[in-house]
Amino acid sequence: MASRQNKRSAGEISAVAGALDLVDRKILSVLRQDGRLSTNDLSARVGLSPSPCWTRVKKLEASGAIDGYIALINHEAVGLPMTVFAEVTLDRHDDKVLAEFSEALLKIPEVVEAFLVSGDYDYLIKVAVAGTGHYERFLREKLYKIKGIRHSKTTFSLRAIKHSACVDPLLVVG
Amino acid sequence: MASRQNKRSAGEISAVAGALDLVDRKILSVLRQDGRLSTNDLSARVGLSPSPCWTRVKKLEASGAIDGYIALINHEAVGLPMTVFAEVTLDRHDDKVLAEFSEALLKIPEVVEAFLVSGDYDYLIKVAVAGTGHYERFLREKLYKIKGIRHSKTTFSLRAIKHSACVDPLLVVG
DNA sequence: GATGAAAACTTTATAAG
DNA sequence: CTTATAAAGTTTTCATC
Repeated sequence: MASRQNKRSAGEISAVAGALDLVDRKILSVLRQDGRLSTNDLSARVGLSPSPCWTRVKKLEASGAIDGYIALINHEAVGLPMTVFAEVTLDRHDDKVLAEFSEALLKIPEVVEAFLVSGDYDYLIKVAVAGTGHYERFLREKLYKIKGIRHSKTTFSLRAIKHSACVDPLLVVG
Repeated sequence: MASRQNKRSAGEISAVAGALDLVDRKILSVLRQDGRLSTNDLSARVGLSPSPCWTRVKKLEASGAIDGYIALINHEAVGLPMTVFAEVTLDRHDDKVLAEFSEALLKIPEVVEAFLVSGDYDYLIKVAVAGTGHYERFLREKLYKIKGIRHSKTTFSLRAIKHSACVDPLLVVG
């Protein structure tokens, strides 16, 4: 196997099945904003005919560059207009504690996003709630029911300035 | 008009066009995970026949409970696998400064989310980058090019535990 | 609400330039 | 890549129970 030369070298950053060209990125950029465009409309927007456009979309789905299609739900409409960030610090940091804490977060519906982070605290959690009363109950009845929390600090969002689900794939880093 | 009794009282939390029943919430909950289900498949999942199911979806779209449909883009596939949070504090906090800062953030593609918050800092910003080098350039060439920043603090995400775009509408708050 | 039907459009696949 | 074709499925509207 020593003589085999692959197209991609060991350290190269690459997605599941090869790099994306500009047309792929345009397709992703458009679908990122409207996931229900028909092949015809999409192809017109990216400057390609429908047939190869469709093939590319299927490839992007298969390679995992498109992770899925979702409906965006208005949080006010479902009665959860408030966004709160909780910085959580755990007592201990071994694998078992982290795994159990992570699993517990997955089961709490108020928790919309959760990140294990490096810094002054361990987890940054984004929470959707109806109001301060609901958040207080969330802390008492759900978050602090999980064992292992040393402390938490809350930051309330006053206003969402920008709220995209994903980055625009037209951003290419030199 | 004093004698008119509306169904909704003044302080009641309510969405654009009336409350959602359980079937509506089920529809939203399913579409939140698969925004491209056909009316037939969706209606089977929520226990309704296709025709009224379709009517409900259109109503949810028109009322704004469904804010749109999008494709989820894999950040690794587009070369931006790293998520970073920046806590930004501004020099001053008058309306003009906040408005200009907010507008500037909207134009930076690395900024995926941005919230004006109450607490130790003013803005919590979620950033998608290729790596630490890219983040450093983002800070120097983009974030700190915006006037009015007193300081910023960075928190690196080590791992995304939960990553939903929206809350599950089946969560109903008592 | 359920069922059924019809027109327009979309998806998917395939063939030829 | 483009254009073109065609079957199967989906959306949308509308009528009836």
